[in-house]
Amino acid sequence: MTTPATDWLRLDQQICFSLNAASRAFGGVYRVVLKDLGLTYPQYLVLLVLWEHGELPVKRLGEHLRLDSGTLSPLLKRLEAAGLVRRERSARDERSVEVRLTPEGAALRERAAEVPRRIAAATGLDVTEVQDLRDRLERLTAALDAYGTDPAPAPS
Amino acid sequence: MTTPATDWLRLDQQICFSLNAASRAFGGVYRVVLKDLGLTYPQYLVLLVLWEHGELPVKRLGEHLRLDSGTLSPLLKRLEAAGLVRRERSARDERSVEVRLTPEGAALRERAAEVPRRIAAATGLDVTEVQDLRDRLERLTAALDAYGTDPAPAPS
DNA sequence: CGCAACTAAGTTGCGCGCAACTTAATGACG
DNA sequence: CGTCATTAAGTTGCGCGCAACTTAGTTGCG
Repeated sequence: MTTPATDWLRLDQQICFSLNAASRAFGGVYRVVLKDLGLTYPQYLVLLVLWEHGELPVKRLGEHLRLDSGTLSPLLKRLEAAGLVRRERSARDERSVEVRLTPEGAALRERAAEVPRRIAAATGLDVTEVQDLRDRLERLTAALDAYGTDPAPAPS
Repeated sequence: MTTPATDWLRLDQQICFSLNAASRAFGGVYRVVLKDLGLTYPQYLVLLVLWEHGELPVKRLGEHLRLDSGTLSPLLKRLEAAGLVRRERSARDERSVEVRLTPEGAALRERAAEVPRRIAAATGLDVTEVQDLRDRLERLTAALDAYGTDPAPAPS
């Protein structure tokens, strides 16, 4: 026989658990690195998107970050209270809220320039390893997202 | 030139983000699969450890799961309220609290037997891919944990 | 036009995850 | 034996992340 059932049945737990553990370990490193910017990791992600794309509605922000308004609304409120972003109703569509950087928020970009390098150093990975891992994880996420939607996918 | 600075600087974000996204996608699948057991994923993890090791103190549980008492205490309280575990002060060391399964908690193991297979199916990965990914993630977690502790590790 | 279906944000509630702190018990050491 | 550092659990506070719901604005269609 190949793999005993008990071993096999434990692999799923190991993969999700190690994923989870790695994600939380990253959180710890980001917490240290972002401390003097006064940002949490999710807040930093929002600013990354805004630095790249300029202003955009909450909806689009959520698509980039895989987050819904239930998470983003209070988070953006905190960023606004910190003076880093402004939120204003779109004139074209009164349902939509445009999020844009304040001068302070835009200026923070330079102070954050060091962050990626420090994180990359903490991983101990080189560029090709990072790319490979990222690709695998994105395929995995796509497969997991398909669960429920697509119970019997055509084998590639 | 090799990789432009901007590309390079973005890789860290991609790896942590895709890690995060995969972890949350897993959460969604587990939420569906664990729904009729009335468990969250962290609660399921606690039960997995108890099913394997029998009774053990909160401290040990936390070492297995990478969680502290701040997270475990309320979680265990909920599991106790659900009738799945009992908590009692150790006689040998009055500081310690032993967590053990109730008959109901032990019985839940059989109803949970299907879970790993369903999760494994949702990942679309085979055994070797899972092992490889898990190994990489564990090395990554170890590297991230060393951050701050070991600023200049000897290059293997 | 009028009304139903849809869509974007926001709110509420709950369970982590973690920092910071408190309480209580143990161990070490003079 | 007393005192002081250490350890285990628990509590508090806060920020996600997500389900479920509400509110308000838009679109489609007869």
